[in-house]
Amino acid sequence: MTAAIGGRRRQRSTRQGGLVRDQLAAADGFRSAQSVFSDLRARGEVIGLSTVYRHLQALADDGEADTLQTAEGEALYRLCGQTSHHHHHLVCRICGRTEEIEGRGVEQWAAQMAEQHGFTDVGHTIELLGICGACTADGTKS
Amino acid sequence: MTAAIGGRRRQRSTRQGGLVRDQLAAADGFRSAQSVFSDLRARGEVIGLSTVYRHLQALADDGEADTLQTAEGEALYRLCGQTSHHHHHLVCRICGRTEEIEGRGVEQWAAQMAEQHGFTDVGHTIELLGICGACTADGTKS
DNA sequence: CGCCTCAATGATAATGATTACCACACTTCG
DNA sequence: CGAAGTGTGGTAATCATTATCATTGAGGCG
Repeated sequence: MTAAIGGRRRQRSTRQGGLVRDQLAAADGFRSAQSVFSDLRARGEVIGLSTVYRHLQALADDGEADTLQTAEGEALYRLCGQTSHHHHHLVCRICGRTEEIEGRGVEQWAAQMAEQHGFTDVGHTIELLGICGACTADGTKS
Repeated sequence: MTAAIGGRRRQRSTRQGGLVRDQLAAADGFRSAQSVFSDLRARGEVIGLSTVYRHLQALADDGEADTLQTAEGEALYRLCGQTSHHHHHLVCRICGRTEEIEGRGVEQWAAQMAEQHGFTDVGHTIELLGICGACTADGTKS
């Protein structure tokens, strides 16, 4: 397998693929598939919902995008592959602003817990949801 | 803490409510609403899907049950209220066995990260998914 | 340059979990 | 006993996501 040759992609590069990627790149925070789709359509682009889902998943599979799920079960995507190292997110639950944070300590804690309980092959889901400074200021008066 | 006058609940206690609670109590790990429902039905109990969802959510609201979501967007519930302090879970992705773990360090880390980025009112979602000792042994030969 | 092959696309139907609705049963109280 | 109201549960509706499948466009080859 000539697998990991540079940026070689196994699939053809298409206009739609670029659109989805661009749309993600343009956003600061996480975007839902549905919102990416409707935004693209709103901009007059011609693209199908299926295609958006397809590319979003492809990006996630390639590790170029991170995903997380809202409490309502909606999947959110974000381009993060640039920083190739493992990291987590601190997301504003109001404006959606997302900060990337490191979790050295957490990784260790997770590994330790796993070992302590005899678990192997342990992965973790860690997301922090809060309200960012700007939004806190806004909401103060309410 | 005789506060709430024993087990006083604001709603009537019904047979179905007990069934759902029992079914959850009987399980070691997290259960999906659908599975609780079909198990109950399989045992010959007469109960509606709506009712199962209702009670599951009620338990979650009362803080008597914890919830988490699978990657496929399915909600899972587990009775955990007994241990009233905040904790996290280490779940076996094969057999579903669940260990409750403490996260002193993690809580601190989360709070610290939040402060560092000017976020307030920060909550976190932390779940560890792995393979427990028993299942590791089973899968060794594969 | 035109053709051929096949991945990519996209409209639509299907799926699956969850919720909304609503008529009916059972409790409780007067 | 009857009124009033909560809880129930079947069914339809919702919503995100996935599968289906005929059509389109990309690229390589002759």
